Amino acid sequence: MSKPFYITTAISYPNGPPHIGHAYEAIATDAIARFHRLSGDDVRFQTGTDEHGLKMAQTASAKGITPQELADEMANQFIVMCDKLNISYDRFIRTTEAEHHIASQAIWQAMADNDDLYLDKYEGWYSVRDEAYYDESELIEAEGEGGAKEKLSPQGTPVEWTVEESWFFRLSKYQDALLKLYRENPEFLKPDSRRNEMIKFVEGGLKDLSISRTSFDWGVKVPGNENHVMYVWIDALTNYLTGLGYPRNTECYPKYWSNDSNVTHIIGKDIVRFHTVYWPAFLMSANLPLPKQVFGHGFLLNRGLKMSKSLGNVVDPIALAEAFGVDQLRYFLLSEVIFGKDGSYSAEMIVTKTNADLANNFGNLAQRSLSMIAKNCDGKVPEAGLKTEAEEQLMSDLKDCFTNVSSAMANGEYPIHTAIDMLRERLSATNQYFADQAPWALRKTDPARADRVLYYTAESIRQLAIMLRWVIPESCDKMLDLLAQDHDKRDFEHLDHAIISGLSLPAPSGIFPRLDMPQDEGAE
RNA sequence: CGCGGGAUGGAGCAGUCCGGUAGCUCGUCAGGCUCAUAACCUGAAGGUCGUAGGUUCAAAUCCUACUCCCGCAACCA
Repeated sequence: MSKPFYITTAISYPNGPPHIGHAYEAIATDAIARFHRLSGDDVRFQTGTDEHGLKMAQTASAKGITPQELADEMANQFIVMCDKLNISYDRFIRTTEAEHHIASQAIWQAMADNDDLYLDKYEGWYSVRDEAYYDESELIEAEGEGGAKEKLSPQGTPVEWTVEESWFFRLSKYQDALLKLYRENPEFLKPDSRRNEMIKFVEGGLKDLSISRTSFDWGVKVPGNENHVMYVWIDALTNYLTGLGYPRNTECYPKYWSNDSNVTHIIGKDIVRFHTVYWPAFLMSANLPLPKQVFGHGFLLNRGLKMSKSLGNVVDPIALAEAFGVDQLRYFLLSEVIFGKDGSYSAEMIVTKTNADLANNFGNLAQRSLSMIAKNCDGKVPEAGLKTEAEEQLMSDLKDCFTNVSSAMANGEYPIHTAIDMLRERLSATNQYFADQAPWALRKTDPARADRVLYYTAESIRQLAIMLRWVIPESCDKMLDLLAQDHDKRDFEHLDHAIISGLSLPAPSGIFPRLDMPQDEGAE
């Protein structure tokens, strides 16, 4: 009985190359997707790029290329990043796909059929950079070039007085329904701090939303009114449906987008409003099921500082992965950053953390035990023998660990960092067991007992490798290769199927090299 | 009264919702082991948990006031 589980990242706005924030979101979402797959769920994982909107058009024109050329070039970089980081997406969606235009027009039509769209005029102070209109009272005065006064948005971006004919969505109609949604489904928006913010926002009153533009044409055409393109968020949010084949697919779409499916959006904290106010309102209007959960993660800070070009601390995630290793980067981000909160990173932190936990704790444990098996047991998994209290404890602690990790990951908060901590603790405990038992000494006095210690150490490593596979898939697979485990025996269901005595193992080799501290600070 | 996040041993952080011996990693010091990737194991030093009050048998945790820092000025996740 496998449950449908549909998980998505936000689609990235590709008017520049991917940065560490994109990588973080992709990695975190991937880890959750893999966790569900290992648990036996029927997982569908989607990521992609959001290629419409004025900023894309402007960036392209500044570069002297067409928006489509810019989108093609950038989308490719995002795909390269995902592949490099071992992101196990089933679908990489691009909003310029023809299919996506059809889907966006379908949801538009569904909202129109429900009498939620109307044509009106919109005028006001518009900030191109924020893609938002501002009320006169929100604007701030600033000294422009040569001392002239100019108006700026609350974010300090330039605004211009703009009048356009626009389609509107009756967002105000959904205020009560949204509040009811938050109240009755606390799981819908996590973490709780974001939920509280949104409740406050919605309680403050919702205005109808302007959802089309006539000032540019880089977007999805409004059905029946082709001089309008859809507001980029209408089109962007719909990607989650398009990727499943909405509206025409009769298998994939109904299976993953239904009230029985666990639909989860992982997004950055800055776009929580779009996903938890606009999106459910659009879906209600179109009479479609709502996602089960939207999770707003935090941002990554470079040594506690925001990334910025002027500080010169913008980091290319691919360069980081190449410098330290893909799994090292994944492990660091997932274990160090508390999911949902902001986190901090630096090259030293990555090196320190991964050396301690991966090279010294995990890697060395495998190396020291497997090399003893290679040298003393003819490269075959030794006999288990009868468990003493020490082995009973070791095995039952591992079992408890899995129970705890599973229930933690099932509670809707995704305490990834806590889950990894529990696993790290087991790695330490296994090193401790190995040192306490000292099989190298037992070898001379009680060979059968030495075999037993090696057996249970190998078995512990097998289970830990399976339990860590969603975090560091490539390394754990190498580890399981060293234990001669079949590829179809690497999911959580096989935790109970202990390694078989007599199994021939390949020659052990290091999996987590120790990393050196970076010398060149500027290169991080 | 704009919104939000934060202040815990030398460093970086958990713990705060649901009060009850302050925990983790790194670093430092001492010892052990020699199977292993200068790794692993053991022990120690080091914190009156931003300040001041309050509630309580008991407060890092709850309440009140205050101080300081940091985002919300985008590469935007």
